[in-house]
Amino acid sequence: MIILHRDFYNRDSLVVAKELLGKHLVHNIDGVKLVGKIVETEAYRGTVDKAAHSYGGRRTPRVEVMYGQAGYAYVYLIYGMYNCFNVVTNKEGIPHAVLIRAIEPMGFIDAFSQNRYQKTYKELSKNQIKGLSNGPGKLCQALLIDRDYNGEDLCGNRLYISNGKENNFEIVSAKRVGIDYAKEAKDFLWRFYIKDNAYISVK
DNA sequence: ACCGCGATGCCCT
DNA sequence: GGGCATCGCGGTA
Repeated sequence: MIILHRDFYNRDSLVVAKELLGKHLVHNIDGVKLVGKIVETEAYRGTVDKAAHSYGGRRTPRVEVMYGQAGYAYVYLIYGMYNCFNVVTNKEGIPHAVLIRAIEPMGFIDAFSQNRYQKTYKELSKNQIKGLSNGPGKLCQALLIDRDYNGEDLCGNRLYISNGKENNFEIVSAKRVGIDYAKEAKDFLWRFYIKDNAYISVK
């Protein structure tokens, strides 16, 4: 198991978003490792991207971490109740990020289940299993990621991403989700997912 | 299957 | 004060 190093993140978010597919997102809570395979991502490309929080060079306390070094977490609250987890990419000063939109549970699936539904995995309905981590807010709930992790170094040992096992999957490119306000940028195919995976948020 | 809507709090080109 | 990189529910079909 190899933890991704800073050079991996220090590239354009379009490249990183595609290469993150199949990798393992790990939250290490005092030795208990919650693990999910990354199956869906979105690239946000900074000052020129009308859908990005950093569009037009917007630089507020919330988005500040995106202007720093690559390989840190950008976590923000959406709709007053959900968190979204992003990876900061590209060089310092270039505020790119990749939103992790869906993961497939890999380790401690009962913890996923408890965190999402306060039930054991065995007690879940089919729909609940499907809903464990197939969305950006859901996966943060499942992995216990909240805004306390904003600015967390992903090259550390609490929250990190490691190489997956398989690379023989087909990648689908699609429009990003929930950005209708972004004019022409809403049609860019900057969302990527593993074809036929059961945990994709939207097809 | 899709469609509408309310929840809820932080952010603020 | 308006809007949001979302989710779950209840309605109609």
